[in-house]
Amino acid sequence: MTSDASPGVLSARLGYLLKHAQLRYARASARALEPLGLDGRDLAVLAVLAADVPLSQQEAADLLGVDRSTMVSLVDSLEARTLARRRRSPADRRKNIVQLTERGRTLLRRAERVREDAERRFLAPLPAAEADALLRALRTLAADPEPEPEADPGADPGSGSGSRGR
Amino acid sequence: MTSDASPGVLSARLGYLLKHAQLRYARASARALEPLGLDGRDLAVLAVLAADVPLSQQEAADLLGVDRSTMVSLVDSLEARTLARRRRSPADRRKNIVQLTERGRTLLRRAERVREDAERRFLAPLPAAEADALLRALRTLAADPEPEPEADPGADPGSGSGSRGR
DNA sequence: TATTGTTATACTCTATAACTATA
DNA sequence: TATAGTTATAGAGTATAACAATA
Repeated sequence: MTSDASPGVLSARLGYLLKHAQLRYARASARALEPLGLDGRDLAVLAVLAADVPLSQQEAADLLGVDRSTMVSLVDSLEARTLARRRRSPADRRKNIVQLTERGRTLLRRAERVREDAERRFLAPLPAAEADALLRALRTLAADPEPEPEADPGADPGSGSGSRGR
Repeated sequence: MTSDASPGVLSARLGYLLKHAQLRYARASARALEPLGLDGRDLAVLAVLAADVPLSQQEAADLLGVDRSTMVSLVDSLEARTLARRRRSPADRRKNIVQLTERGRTLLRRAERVREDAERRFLAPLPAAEADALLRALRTLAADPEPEPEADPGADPGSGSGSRGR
């Protein structure tokens, strides 16, 4: 599991730092969620499914960034614990609408508190300003590359209007 | 491969942000290193092996945070490309000393420049101060939990001595 | 007995391909 | 024909266990 190793030449590398920060947080949050019988992945699925609009498996999979075949086992697992259930969409009978059960919603609320706590503890060693900057930076870096104005062939031949997307 | 998905509820979660920042960087650096026939892992191994002291496989494995059985294939792979070679340690014939070849050292130098460039490009969207803060924060978070002043022995008989690596 | 390198094996995670039912 | 869910399967990546050589 790539447990924490001595830094040395590696500690200066962005790849190493990101990977190990991620691994350390994954372990910490897994430990925190364990008493609830959840892992970080489960929690992300629950959170996505808690959206006000009911989602199909495919839609949830897209939001989570996983394949629809992977989604099957994620939902299987939640359903086995009666945290969510499938129902055939009446509008389009190919689709499974996945909804949280009352139990799922309750557990989600508890788990979110646990997660927030785990995040706080994980970031505790950082000065407040640094923690803020970290989160801001990660939001930028985790997001897609900005579409980049993209000069239209034929149109807008000169200076880009600079309208930022999204 | 958990390709970039829509943010939504997930974009506020530290776990999501760390994971996706890491994934995006891993892809970017892999792309940059590809023309050299290396991936990020190869490069980390080369960098570790380039240390002034010659390392055994076990020692390199410890530095990289991988199992010694995993190290076998990493070295196999470098050796197949004549970037490194094994030699039996005369001092302890159980050990394989792994050394970079001239070719390995040359490639490492080139690859390090490529990696630095990739890091720079990856961090480019961040304001300089934010990039600095990010690196500082990651160094703190990627490292082991701070030994913590450690009160006297004789006290604290119960609470877990965390799982120590091996 | 303990350690190093090696091999074989297993486990986790996830994607791809093919199948079924719907559209 | 195309899409959603499902299943079977395969590929990374990595760890554990057992074994031989050496200490």
